[in-house]
Amino acid sequence: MKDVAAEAGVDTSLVSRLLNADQTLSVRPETEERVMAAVRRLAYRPNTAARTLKTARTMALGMVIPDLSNVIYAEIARGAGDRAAAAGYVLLISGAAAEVRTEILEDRVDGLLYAVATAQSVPDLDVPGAPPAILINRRGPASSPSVVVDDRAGVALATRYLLSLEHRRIAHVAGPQDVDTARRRRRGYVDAMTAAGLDVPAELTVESTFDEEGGAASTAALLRVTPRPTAIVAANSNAAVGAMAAVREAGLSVPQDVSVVGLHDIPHASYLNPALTTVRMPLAEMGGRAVDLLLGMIAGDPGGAVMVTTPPELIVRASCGPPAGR
Amino acid sequence: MKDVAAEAGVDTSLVSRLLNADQTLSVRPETEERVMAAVRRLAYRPNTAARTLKTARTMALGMVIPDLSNVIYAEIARGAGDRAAAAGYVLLISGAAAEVRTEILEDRVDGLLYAVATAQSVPDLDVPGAPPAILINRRGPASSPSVVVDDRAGVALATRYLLSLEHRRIAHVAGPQDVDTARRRRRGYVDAMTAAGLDVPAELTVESTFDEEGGAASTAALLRVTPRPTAIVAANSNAAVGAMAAVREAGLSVPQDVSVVGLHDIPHASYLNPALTTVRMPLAEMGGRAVDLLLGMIAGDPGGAVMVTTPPELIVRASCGPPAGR
DNA sequence: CTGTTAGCGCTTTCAA
DNA sequence: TTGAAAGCGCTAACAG
Repeated sequence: MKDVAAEAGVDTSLVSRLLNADQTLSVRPETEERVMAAVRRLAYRPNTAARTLKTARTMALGMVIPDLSNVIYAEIARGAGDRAAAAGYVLLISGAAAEVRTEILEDRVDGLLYAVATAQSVPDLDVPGAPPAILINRRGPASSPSVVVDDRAGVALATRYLLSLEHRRIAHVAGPQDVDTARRRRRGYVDAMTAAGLDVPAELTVESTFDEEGGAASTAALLRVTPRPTAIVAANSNAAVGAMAAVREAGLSVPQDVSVVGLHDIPHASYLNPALTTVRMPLAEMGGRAVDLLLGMIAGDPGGAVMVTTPPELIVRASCGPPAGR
Repeated sequence: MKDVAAEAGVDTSLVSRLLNADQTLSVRPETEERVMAAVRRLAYRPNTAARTLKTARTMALGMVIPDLSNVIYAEIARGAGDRAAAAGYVLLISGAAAEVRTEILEDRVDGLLYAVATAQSVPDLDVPGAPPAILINRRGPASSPSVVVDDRAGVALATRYLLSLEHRRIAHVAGPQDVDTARRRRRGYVDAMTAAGLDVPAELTVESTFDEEGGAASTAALLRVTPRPTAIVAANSNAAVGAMAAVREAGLSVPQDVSVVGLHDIPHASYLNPALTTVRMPLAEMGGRAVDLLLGMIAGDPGGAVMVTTPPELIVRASCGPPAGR
């Protein structure tokens, strides 16, 4: 910047105010032109570290995604990244779970988004000295800041669809019940069943992890129940993929013997065999809203627990049909 | 740091050298103890921006992944992140393709990893003033720094497996041929075919994108060729998923009518119907090697074009069988 | 064994 | 309309 100032024959402070579009400044147009020309000629780019040191703002937001291989985070990150960019921030993603790395991240961002879906320990938000942080797709203790989608409505929608197909023995491959997201999904299942006047026998809900392996294992267990369930609502689509595999493994077929629905419309869904019926959730929007909330907190707002209520959307494909014998 | 120094009754420079484990320093144990106690009591954490400003090193590495929804990048990033952490660096991932954001990233890292698999324009490496950068899973012009795996060997392995099953009319769903990775994969197919003394008719290779949709479209075209191919080697596993869908769409089945192999052992592979036979590539290792190379360049090394030669591994599942009529 | 000092590149208040 | 000056928090060369 010193070079630019010298080249333009002005003081560095003028260059700085020009570059930051300082409103309270009035410059002679020719001076401004001279400075801008120097900036271009020298290909000047401000030093982020110096700016950060001076202003105490990094203009970056961090997002922690322990499970980068789960594609739904790609969509959440896309929504978050776009919103951050619109506000002049960069979104920096860290794939690490390790608390150490999170601490290192903290020093480089003005705020933190935690996308931790599994039962992993919830990070301590509101650590003194650390930047504001919020949970994405998960709620924390009390009213700690968070943004979630309406999981309950999503799973209820899936379940109602199965009910409309005349299924009555509908099972639920539930997510880990120590995670609120999984609990809300389960509640959506129970809601829809009871609203239809049906019992919700305990043996038709099996808790599992959020992955294919968990979905397969719980489904295998479910298929041993008598009378056998005719349909399965999986807590997410990876588990649904596992569920379909388990149905085949048992010598049965989807959807003739067992129908399967998954939550989250993953890219593979329409290419599976059979194509997986899913419920699409507003994931990108959740990412965007999370950034809004975080930006508000950086500005001094208290935060809060947000739910994105954009209605889930049923994507009907081939993995569901009427129950056998109908 | 000033507070810590005051609390311990020493100078800040001593605190700094203690915290950075300065070897040339000898301290009285009791003094060190006093400083460390102060650090703990005040929960002191150094200011990254100030340190960066002073040392001109961020101790961060950036990784640009335009397509975060492609799970293979999760594995590459894991390998890169672990290696970076071992060297005392944080890996910061950006999901953005936009050049603007890349520029912003440049200011925050000591080096950049570009994981751009598709035909998107190759970023300018070696921009004056910008930190060193290398390409991952892709080669650039001339001998610009890059790290790739042995795609040619991977696809050749897949093709040889099909040959060992007695297939002769083996088709290739190729990736975009303006991407070197896709070209090398294609060469692997041609290698294996010619090594077996077979012709490689042009109509049995169809160029497509690296996703499910592309795989499905090219396979549909391939199935219209007469005589129809009995097996397909897909340039990656997402395309293979699309290929299997297209085979079914044509009223045929995998592997009875058409066998399918995919490159990259994605998590879904073993849960597909049928389970997808794949070739596992050393992706995490590629990420790690990329970090090694980049770290070397940061230290002043010239860089170079690296290929990870760890042998690809065939994962046999259910999507391949002998050709019909055998 | 420990302290002094200068300065990294920028922003911002105040003065001219 | 522009410049001077202080200082953000740290490191490193040098002095004591």
